[in-house]
Amino acid sequence: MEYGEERVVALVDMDCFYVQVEQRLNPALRNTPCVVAQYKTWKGGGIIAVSYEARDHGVTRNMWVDDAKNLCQDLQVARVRELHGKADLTHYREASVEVIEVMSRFAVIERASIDEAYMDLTAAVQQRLKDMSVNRIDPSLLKTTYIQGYPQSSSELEPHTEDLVFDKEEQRSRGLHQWLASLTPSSLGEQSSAGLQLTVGAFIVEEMRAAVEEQTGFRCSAGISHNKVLAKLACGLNKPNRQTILPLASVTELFNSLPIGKIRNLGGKLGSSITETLGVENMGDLTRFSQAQLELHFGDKTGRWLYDLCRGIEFEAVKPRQLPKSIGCSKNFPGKTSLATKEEVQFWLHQLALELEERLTKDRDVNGRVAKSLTVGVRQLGDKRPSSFSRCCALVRYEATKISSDSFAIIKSLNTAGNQQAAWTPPLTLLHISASKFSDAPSSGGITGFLSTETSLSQSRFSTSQLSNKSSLDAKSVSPCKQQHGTIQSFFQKATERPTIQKDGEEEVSVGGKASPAPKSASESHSGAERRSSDVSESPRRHIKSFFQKRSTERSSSMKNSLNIVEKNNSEDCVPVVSPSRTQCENPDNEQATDVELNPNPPSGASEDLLTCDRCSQEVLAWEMPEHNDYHFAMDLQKSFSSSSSSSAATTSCNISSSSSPPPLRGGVTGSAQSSRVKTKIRGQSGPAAKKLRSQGGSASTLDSFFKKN
DNA sequence: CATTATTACGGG
DNA sequence: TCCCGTAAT
Repeated sequence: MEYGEERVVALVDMDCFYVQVEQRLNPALRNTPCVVAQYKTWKGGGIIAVSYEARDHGVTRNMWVDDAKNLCQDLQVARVRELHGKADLTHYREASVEVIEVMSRFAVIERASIDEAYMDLTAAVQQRLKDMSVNRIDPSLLKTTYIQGYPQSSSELEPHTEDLVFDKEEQRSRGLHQWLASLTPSSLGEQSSAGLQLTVGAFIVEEMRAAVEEQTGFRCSAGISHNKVLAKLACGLNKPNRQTILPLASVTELFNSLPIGKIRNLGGKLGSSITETLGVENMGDLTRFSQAQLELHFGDKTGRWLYDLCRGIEFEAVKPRQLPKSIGCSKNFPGKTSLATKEEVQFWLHQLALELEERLTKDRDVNGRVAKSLTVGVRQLGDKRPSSFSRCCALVRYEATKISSDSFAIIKSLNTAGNQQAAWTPPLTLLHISASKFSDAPSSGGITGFLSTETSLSQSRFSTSQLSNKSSLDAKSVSPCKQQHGTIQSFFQKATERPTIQKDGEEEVSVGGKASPAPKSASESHSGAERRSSDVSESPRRHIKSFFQKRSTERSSSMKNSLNIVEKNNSEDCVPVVSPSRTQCENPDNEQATDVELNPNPPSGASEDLLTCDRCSQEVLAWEMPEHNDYHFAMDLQKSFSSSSSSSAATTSCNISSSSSPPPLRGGVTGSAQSSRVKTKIRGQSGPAAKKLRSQGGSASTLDSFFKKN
């Protein structure tokens, strides 16, 4: 095998995946111009997936439904489900699992996205070649395979026969036969040619794609080549429902007219900077530059990567990973809908947390792992960047109430209006929370063979919701560890099972979760059994439901309005200024919170371990303050759900970063002595041109900051 | 103002 | 390690 042809790599991409998921569900959508859209209020909703019939009409992703209907009057529109006031992609994630599981039967795969997966077929191909002593591959085994570069135009041999009159399928067949014919001669011997290996790989992919369609009903396209970049590129050459082999020998011709931006990772600023800096347009043009030149301009790593890649060579490994490395959710609040009150921020953080808890719990039950880190990010009105700020803290419990209160604690310093104000400034246009840093879940004892045995092999066969429900029930009696968790429903239902607590004659509505209004002895502080909350005949879920029935769609303005209406009596509460020394917010890693979980009985605490709650003046053990605050948070939340009065922030055991002000400006002077590396500099002026991110005037930095690896 | 919601990953 | 920015879908 030659340099750069060591592996057989494939990339499988589901054709307009979300559309197919909806079409499988609703047959009326099949074989029609249709799209999947999110929300509806604004311009009919945003399109995130488009059927090929609709593409023929010019409909594209990121287009508003209202606009798309002008291009295609009879356009069908499937809507993304909405839950907790936000788009919910669960449906597609579950469909993705179905596909991934089928594909995994053929090879180790890397989940590249919800609808894409890479696979290293090198070993599988070798195995097939060994088993089947076949020297010739029948074209009938490659019914949907295209060979890029074939048939080779023989303009010189045959002056001008009818090269263009063939329809697509005929051209495909011709190319395939020509390709197979060119293989047979020399590919027999001990060493199989790279071409034969790709061909066998394509055969495996044909089988796999057939299995995927048979088992799931979904069609896909695929690219087969020697590395990930070429496989990805090849995949897009003959869509939909087709696969393409891209032999290394066909790269030169292909790259000679392939815009640089078509290559994965070069579709953005780096690609633009290459074009500008070198004055070239196509991938093949890069072969005219030495490795040193490319490294000089774009950094060692990127330069080397480009030098090889323009010759069709790349070495990024296919990582064996089927599961996402993080689980998160986010919601935008653009323009006028930006969150401008603390209540709104808390409300939406909690909606996000509800979804996150559900997804994390299912993930733990199905995949046997737990996330240890919680990251919270926001974008502020006016900020052009995708993210204005992000911080993380320990994630110790899969519980929406705690997740949302911790999240709030992390970002509350961003509110320049002050924490005791109802207003939030500057308004937030994006909230994002995500869990990561997974590790094996503590052996969940006897989760009823059902889970432990069946899930790994065919999770998709079972509704995840079923799994969740079942495990919730079983966990209580069977699972020896951890507190009980649950779905939204059980979340609220559980609240009604617990004892009530009085609070100032106000009506009590528990929002579930834990509440520890009074200090408890260290010994019992860890018990999740005696957590208290109030009982309610009318569950808050009712309120939420009615709320979203009326104005569920999108627009936080709905929330904003409902809050404003009753936002008169704002008897602002106190500020959570816990006693000076031991505030649990000073710890950057939130070790405090972790300790609460790991060491329920801290070294005999004296009176110095007592803190006075700012809100209720009760003495609370320092290590219980987080949960105590959860209690307040729950109460506050309840209020906003029912009548919506005011509430104050909850103090939690989260790390609060120092920067309560805009992110520090970066861009130190890098002026490496020599090198004229493209310094994207200057701020402001947009354009994809090579510009330094936010580095300030003059400060230059190398472009090797752009990524890619070898 | 309003291409969303997610995900991964390199650089500093 | 954390946080920021880039890129893709």
